[in-house]
Amino acid sequence: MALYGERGFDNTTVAEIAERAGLTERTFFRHFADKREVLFDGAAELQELLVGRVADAPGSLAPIEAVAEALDAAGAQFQEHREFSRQRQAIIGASAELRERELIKLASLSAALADTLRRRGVSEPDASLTAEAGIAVFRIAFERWVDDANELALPDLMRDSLDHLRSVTGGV
Amino acid sequence: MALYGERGFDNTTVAEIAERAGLTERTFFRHFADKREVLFDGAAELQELLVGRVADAPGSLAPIEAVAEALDAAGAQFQEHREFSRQRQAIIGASAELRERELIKLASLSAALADTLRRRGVSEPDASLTAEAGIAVFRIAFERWVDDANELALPDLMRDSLDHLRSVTGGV
DNA sequence: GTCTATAGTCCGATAGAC
DNA sequence: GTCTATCGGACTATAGAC
Repeated sequence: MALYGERGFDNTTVAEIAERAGLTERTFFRHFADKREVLFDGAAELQELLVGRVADAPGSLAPIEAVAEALDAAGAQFQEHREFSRQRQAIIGASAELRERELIKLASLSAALADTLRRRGVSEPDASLTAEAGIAVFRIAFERWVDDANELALPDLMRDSLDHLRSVTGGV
Repeated sequence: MALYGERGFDNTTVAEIAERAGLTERTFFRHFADKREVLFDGAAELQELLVGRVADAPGSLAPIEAVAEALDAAGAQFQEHREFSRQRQAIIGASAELRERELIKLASLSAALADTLRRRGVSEPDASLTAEAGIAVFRIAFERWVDDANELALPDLMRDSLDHLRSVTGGV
């Protein structure tokens, strides 16, 4: 992250990363499938957290409420590492390749959520749509959280964004 | 598309594509930024269609209704090229790299829609959330359309998916 | 069109941890 | 004795500079 931050993603070579880490280029590629992947190490943990929360939510909760609860927990996690998140997001935002990688991580998250919802008995297309809605809320709230001058906490922004989504899609 | 379909995206070299097209490798890269881009040539037209429809929709329509109207028009376009869409989607689905590229095209579409909505006077975060909701509906409907054994028309699937999104997010 | 840097793969060898 | 991490060299393809 230091190197990507200093000189930009494109202008950093894997050889340089390996050198600073005291490894060889080949070892880097043993750990990370490609040059981008090193920035998305935490993705699995986030997915576990979200999926676990949705799976463990009381059966009485509506699917979107279970997802909202999970987003709240994830928001609280991120909230503790605001400066780190900002730096990381600045690096990702500056590179089209990195934005692509981020999107596919979020898509995989959405697929995992949809799967969990189906296990809770939600049928298609509702499971996928609920998951996509949840990820959209996550994305927008996260954007507001890192971009903004405002100092609202991420969990609050998650709840607010979901409320706005409800309002713009219009009622049942 | 023929080569990617025959041997897969990874096993096709740009040299082979250029040869079959009667060009040199360098000429390929003059037209397409990278090996993936050649499959996303129509993205700009789709974006124009959607943005144009939303911009021209009667001011009386709610934002989500303007988007729904645009999705309907886009659905009708695709409906005429179902077999082509199926083949293309099979190729994209088989490659992680191509899925990444598809996602960033959809994200750019979402950003363009949000921008158009803001010009209609919709404020944030509503503009972005409405756009994201529209793209989610598009994605899910498209998936159902190409995957399914069912022979529903894409515009119908678009409307149905939006109805389901409304129902899962719950009313205002 | 030519030239070149860099990403990423394949083969194999070595060495420490448990 | 198996597992896993490191390293080396040679190689191909993508993609950028000019």
